[in-house]
Amino acid sequence: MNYWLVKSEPDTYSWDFFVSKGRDIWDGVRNYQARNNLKAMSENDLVFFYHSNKGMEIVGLAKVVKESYQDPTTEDPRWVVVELAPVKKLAEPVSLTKIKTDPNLSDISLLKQSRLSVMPIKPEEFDRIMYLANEV
DNA sequence: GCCAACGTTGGC
DNA sequence: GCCAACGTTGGC
Repeated sequence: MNYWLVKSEPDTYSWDFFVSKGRDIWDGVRNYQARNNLKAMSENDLVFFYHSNKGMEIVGLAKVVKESYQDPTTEDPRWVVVELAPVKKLAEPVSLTKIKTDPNLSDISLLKQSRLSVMPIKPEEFDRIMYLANEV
């Protein structure tokens, strides 16, 4: 079991919209590092859903329901998608500010590589974020 | 709206 | 293969 975090701008694709769809294809990734992370996802891996720009907080938990395959929105064979489904909205969203001030999360990719849109989360970071979200 | 970080492109 | 120019992301 691996853990991940994906970013989305709530003005473009919010958590609530994702929930209303029930399950969706995660497309549009055009960055090699993010693409490699998509390829490394396995079914049932858990994925934090982060709102960038507006909100700037982790709002929900999703899971991988289908592993990576060719991105149907492009002919370019370099790009892939996965399919995700919502698991639950976090009891308490975990803000970027809170993550920044938590010494247990000082090494998280969200802070280290601020522009990456799909990133791995370590098990201990996953547990810590769930704790901060009142999900323990 | 600004700017830092960083990825991509293209000239040499 | 280097690097300047440029575009994009995302926090502030």
